[in-house]
Amino acid sequence: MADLLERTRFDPSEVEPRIVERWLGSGLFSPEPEGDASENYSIAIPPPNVTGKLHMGHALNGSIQDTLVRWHRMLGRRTKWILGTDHAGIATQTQVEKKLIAEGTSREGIGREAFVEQVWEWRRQQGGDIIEQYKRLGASADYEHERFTLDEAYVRAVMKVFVALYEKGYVYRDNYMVNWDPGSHSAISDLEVEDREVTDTLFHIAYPLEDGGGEVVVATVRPETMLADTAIAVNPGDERFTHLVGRTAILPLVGRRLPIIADEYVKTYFGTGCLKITPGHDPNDFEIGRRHGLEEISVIGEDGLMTDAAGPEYAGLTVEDARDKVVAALEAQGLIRAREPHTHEVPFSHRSGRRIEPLISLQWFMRMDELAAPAIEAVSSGRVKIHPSSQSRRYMDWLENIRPWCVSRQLWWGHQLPVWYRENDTYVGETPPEGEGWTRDPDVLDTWFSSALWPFATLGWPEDTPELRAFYPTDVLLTARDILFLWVARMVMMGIEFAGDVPIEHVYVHSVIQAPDGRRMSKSLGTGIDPIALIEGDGDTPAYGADAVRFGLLAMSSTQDVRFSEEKVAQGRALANKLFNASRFVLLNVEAVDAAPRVGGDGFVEDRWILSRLQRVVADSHANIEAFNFHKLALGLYDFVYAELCDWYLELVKAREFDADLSATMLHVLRETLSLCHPVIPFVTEELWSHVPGADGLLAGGRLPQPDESLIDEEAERTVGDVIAAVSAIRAWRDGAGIKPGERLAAALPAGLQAEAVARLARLDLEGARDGEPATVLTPSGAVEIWGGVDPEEEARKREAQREALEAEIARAEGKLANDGFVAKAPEAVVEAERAKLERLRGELTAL
RNA sequence: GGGCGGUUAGCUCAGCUGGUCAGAGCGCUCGCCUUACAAGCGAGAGGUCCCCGGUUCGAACCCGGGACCGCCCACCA
Repeated sequence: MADLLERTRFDPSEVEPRIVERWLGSGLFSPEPEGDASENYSIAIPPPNVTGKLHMGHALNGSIQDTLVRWHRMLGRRTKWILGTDHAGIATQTQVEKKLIAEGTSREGIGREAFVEQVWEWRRQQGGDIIEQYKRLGASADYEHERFTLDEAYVRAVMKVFVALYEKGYVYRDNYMVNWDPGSHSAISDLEVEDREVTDTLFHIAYPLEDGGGEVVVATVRPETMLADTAIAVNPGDERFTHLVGRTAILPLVGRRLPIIADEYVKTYFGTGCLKITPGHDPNDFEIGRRHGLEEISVIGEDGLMTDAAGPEYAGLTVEDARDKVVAALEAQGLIRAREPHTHEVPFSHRSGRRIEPLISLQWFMRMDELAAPAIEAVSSGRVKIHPSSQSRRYMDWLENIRPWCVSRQLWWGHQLPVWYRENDTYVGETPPEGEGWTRDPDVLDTWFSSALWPFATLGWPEDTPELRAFYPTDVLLTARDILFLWVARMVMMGIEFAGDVPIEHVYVHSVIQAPDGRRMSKSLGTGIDPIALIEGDGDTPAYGADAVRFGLLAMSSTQDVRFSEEKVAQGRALANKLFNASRFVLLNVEAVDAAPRVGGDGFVEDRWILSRLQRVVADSHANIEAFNFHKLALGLYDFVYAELCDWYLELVKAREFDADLSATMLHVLRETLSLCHPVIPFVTEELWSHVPGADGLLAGGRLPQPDESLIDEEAERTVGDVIAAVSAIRAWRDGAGIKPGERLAAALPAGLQAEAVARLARLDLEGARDGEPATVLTPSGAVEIWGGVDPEEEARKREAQREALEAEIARAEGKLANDGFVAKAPEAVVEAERAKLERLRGELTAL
């Protein structure tokens, strides 16, 4: 206790690391796999990238999850927060490649086997960082059973799923136009593509007709792809061009004969109305090409350079150089008819930042429609509930328009496809094929393929483990919008198909924290704010502590995106400090009693009041957790601690002797408050808990107060409410009158007010000499008269102003009540409240 | 081109099923070291609740239209 006397501030950097150690040593976060999922509580973390660092998105996501996890653990449920990391194919491979390039070598230079070993080494070095950062945040996850999507057992699960899907005919190989990322040398999915606005030059190029009867002018922003043109298309209803359909144009520079075809896709109002068709390098042209049986020519290779098919003039050039050269050549022949700037959305790789190159390539696909149907049903039937519900429509829309998923990636880091080829044979199996001459497909699976198995593969599937029985399906998934399709929808599909049940009961979609200026928080923009720097302090940033960061993020959180506000974090720090000092006050003054607080009519009214108010915040908190209202939860606790516990209760109580009765109440309120706040601000509450007499063990393993309506005391709330109103009114009057706060003034209080309490908090002397004219201060309980330090003229002026204000309000209320429509149609209670208000105002006017 | 969300105090945001809902934190002003906390305490100023119509006894909240700002989806050369 001695140390508490001297610590007037809560110092998170001293306390928090110490508390983390105690938690980790307790085993509380690693429950035994007993019972079933309906009685237990589990959350699977959205696995962060293994080599990543904790960013603000993780911090918010983690703070919410930990609040829920701690809450349910303190409800007494066996609670597991499944923790682990994702191998994150492209992202991780890119990092290691950068490192190799910095070392003067490359992945091709060292070969696949050595490269993969390098990535594992990288993971060994960096892989622990983010986990340590989660610990620093206070995340009460199951660190003893950390999983990784490339763990041996996890790989087996992935292989089993792939093979099963292949055997069902859902997984197949096909030639298709894919989003080729020249940066990562891999196909990436539509979902990994982001559109950026780009201003290109739209070239109008003349293609002569073969019969010499003129020319066709087409518009394109990518003249270099003309080398792969195999047709020209016009809209069949476009009368300007119907005479051309069926004729033939000659492709400049190449000389290829291009049939002129009609296709509905062509817009008459765009460009020249004539579209060059390049099935090899444009997704739309690819579709048109398939419809019309056109040849598919590839002049751009996977390395982003022009291929031999582009002709000797161009082979080997970059796309940009080829463009310049093509334009120059066309210009020389006088075939450029116009150039105009054209601003449009162009796909870029989310990962490498390079412009996507649509290419035709042989890839593995997964048909999704069969699995989508039950995933749709899961949400429409309510077995999976998405919050807020508006997000479920987006989920539905996506699933209802689902397209095949290209699951192969041309990477080395990931789950290599369990596919082997020998001449024309293909073998797909969990183990390599028998016999000689088989070569394994070098591609790996899209990272999201393995992520989709996360909730059950982490629990030991396909084995029937106690962990699966105890913790699958999980209760809640916390995520930002961006991976609703990428991850959540696929997880629901896979869960239903392979684990026999939906993987999650509730999906809560939370906000994205933007930079303070409203831009995206991102490292590349330089707008990122490091949560760990906020916790531990860094340069200009004070060490706010993990409690403050958690509180701040919860208080900021919402279902819509919000700008980061350091003030909310500061508010969290203030709360932690306030709670620390309030607890010091209690702990340094009470007798160490172990009695229950006295409840009921004969106790002090402020004791009954605080117990009643405590019940309200307990009930509200439970409701806010149920409704995923995390900002209300955090701010509700703040209000209770500040406005009710500290500003009023502790101040009221200071006048009293700290006897056994008071000690019992204070300790009870302290214990309950610490417990209730613990899921949000676990560190300061755990630290204080260790000083509470009779509080055994860790608070993290303790129990939450439960709502109990019977402890609401309306009478005490009214009485203390009147005290608060009166004291506030008197303080305001004092301040306005320029009277020093410390100066005690003689006063007379109306009957029915808790005189001593009011006198104490408002610095009044009920026995003092009453000289001269008193000032009148209006309170809901009646007029308070105060003598001394009063300027009569000033007082008269104020009184007049008050009278006018009152009369105006009375007139308003009277007008309302005189309105027949209001009296007739408004609910009885509303009318009654208006009458009561009028009554009160008239009383106040009379008192004046 | 579709779809969704937003617009409330100087800043960041709460305001549920229309009636003490005009709020919080920060910032600002004034006054206080009132023996838990100066990272504190008390008081205060500050808002045509984006605009225009409508429904209603009553609208920040519901309906229609408009203006800005975001986000998502979509194949426009």
